[in-house]
Amino acid sequence: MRKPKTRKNPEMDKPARVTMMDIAAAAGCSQAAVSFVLNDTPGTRISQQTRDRVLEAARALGYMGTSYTMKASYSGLDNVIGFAVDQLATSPEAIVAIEGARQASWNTGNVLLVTQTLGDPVMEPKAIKALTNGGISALIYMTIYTREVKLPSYVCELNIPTVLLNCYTADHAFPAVVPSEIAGGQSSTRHLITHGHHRIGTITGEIWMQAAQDRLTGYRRALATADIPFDPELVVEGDWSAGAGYSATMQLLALQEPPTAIFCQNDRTAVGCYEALKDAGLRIPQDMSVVGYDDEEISRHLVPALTTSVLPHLAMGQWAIEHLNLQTMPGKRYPITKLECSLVNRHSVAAPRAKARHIFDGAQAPR
Amino acid sequence: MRKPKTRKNPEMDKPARVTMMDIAAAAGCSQAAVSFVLNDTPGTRISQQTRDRVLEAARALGYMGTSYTMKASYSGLDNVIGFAVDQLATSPEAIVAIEGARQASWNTGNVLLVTQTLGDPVMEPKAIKALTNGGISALIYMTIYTREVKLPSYVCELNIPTVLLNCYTADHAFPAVVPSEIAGGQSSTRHLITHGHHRIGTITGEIWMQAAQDRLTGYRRALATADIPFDPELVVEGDWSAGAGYSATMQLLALQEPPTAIFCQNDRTAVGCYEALKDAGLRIPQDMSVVGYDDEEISRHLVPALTTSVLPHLAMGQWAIEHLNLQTMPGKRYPITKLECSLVNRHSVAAPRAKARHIFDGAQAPR
DNA sequence: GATAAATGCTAATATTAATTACCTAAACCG
DNA sequence: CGGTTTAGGTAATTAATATTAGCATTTATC
Repeated sequence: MRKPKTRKNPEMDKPARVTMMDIAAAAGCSQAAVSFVLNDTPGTRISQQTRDRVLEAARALGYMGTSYTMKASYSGLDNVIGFAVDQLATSPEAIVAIEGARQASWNTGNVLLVTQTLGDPVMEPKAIKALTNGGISALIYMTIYTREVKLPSYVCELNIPTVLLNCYTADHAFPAVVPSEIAGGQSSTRHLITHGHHRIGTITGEIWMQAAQDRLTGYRRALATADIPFDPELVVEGDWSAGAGYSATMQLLALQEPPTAIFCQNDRTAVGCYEALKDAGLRIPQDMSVVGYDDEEISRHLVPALTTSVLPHLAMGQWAIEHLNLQTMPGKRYPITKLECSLVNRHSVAAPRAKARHIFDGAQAPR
Repeated sequence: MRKPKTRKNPEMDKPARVTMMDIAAAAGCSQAAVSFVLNDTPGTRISQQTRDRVLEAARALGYMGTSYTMKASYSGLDNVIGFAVDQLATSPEAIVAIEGARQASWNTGNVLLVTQTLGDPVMEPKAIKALTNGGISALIYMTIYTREVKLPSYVCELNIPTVLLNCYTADHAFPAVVPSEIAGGQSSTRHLITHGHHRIGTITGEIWMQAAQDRLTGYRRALATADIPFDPELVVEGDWSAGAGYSATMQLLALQEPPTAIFCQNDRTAVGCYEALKDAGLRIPQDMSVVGYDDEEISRHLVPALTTSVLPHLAMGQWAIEHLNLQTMPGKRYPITKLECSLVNRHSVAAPRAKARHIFDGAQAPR
């Protein structure tokens, strides 16, 4: 609409707006059919094939409706960025990521619009649609648990820059950012190793979850790097809960050669671990070092304060905004970006007691 | 669009879509002028008056653009409710209120769209505009601190049902819901009184804040109800922080007749209070009973767990949704609804020690 | 295997919106 | 005071979209 001048030179019309005619030509049907499909006009019969071809063409050509509505939508408004997350209330990470995204977008005068999907197959499309109604210029799609997602087709059809936060698709069709859990598990374990620990237990989360596997992988890598042999006895499967942390710790303490440090793969597990150690009459960190993961609120209030790793959700939110303008080329593939979980050093780690190490060393021989 | 049949019977056209012609007629200008205004077409000259008249008429008539864009937008979509809050990340209350609102709206198939305003005069209008662009059917306007707000004119002009959450306007032009802080302060204090305490200290927040004043008022009312005289010595002004809680507690302990119980007007203050009591060698609740306020995460992790009052943000969120359909009649006035802060009983309150009470009773006489 | 009914679509047409090309009255101006 | 700007529009035109009517096909139906 800016400079169409369609009248003057019929040869020059190419760069004008995309119309239903163009879509019709591309999809091999009539303008009317396009109108039916795009409006979902009730009472008309269009085959799924044609419907798909039209939507496909509309997306490919970047159809944008009448210019009025779009222009008016944007008037006096910078860009609006949509942020869809499956859960908002269950954990603070979503909030932190949103805050990071907000900060980054604020800087460029963009506004963030947030909605929850709850992974509900009925509500999610509605939520996304509500988001796109106002004409968002980009979408961030976040999940609360790190995992692979299958992006619903209506998200792909949006034809706007999209970034995945804390999740990724198998086809790598969108830029994605997740925490570097492997590196996190590795640095947590290395932290213990550099404090002189050689026998380090770990309590995992539910092992089918990506995060649990990755943290365990990091644990093994750190061990391998330090040439400490991996002992399966020292790995106890938990389920992220304090209760599991308690019994897992008891299990580790019952070992013939108990560890001198425990890497709890989340903070709640560490809470249970603290309880168990207290009940066993062991002091932290003198008798047993503990590290957690996630840097939940509670980790600061435990006594002694828990050394743990912060999930980089703030940085992930910022990253997402900053990488929005990487155009989503159809067919292009993006690597998954991983952001570091940095260790925050508090008071739950110390060198193993000389005595304990002595006993341990001595125990080696008789065996 | 559903049943326009504009052709058949020219008399029956009334319920058809609102077009630019209608707006032009209402505004007393041409369709072209309407187009210019609505599109903000550059290079055209329209007086501010005409511009206003057009916008006014467009709003009044509920102009919705070409049907393509809107129909497609709305298809398969129930109502969308906008939720504007000044801050999302600083405290968990906003999240809780959103969760309440989400639950309530989910039930009726509505979708919630959330945005942050940060009270920023530049961004707030943009954020609200982003919200309304998609055609929200109602708005919830929340502040993180309970306070009076002046609703910006663009909110009033939205002409959609609006509810204020945790804030209110002086003119009572919108339904509003806030926590009943007075009742909360009263029941906290009464809780201590029913446990046998007569000499109850309180540590306030920053006293210029509504919440601090109300909680103090509740404290005085509970005292009055129980015929306990108010002693200004027992009221120490804090600032919601743990640090202030610590020194305020010390101040209370230094009193000639120290209290047997302390009502900390928020949980963080109580954290400082716990510290101070520990340092003074006093046990909770045997030597001193403590109640907090807000039911923050930390209150559950303190030892002993803190008896405190939950802010009813979940209920407030639900209330807001449920009271959205109370039409906003121009000129109508709505009372401010207050929702109860219920006390959650944990382990920081006990009866005053017989000995302490004895000393106290004895001390009365000599005075 | 003829007939009816439904499907899938298009041509033609109606409606709506955007744009160009003026027009008019007041303000300006030497 | 006559000419020239210019703000503030309108009418007419054109582009784009929505809708109606119907036309081939295919798919039951008897």
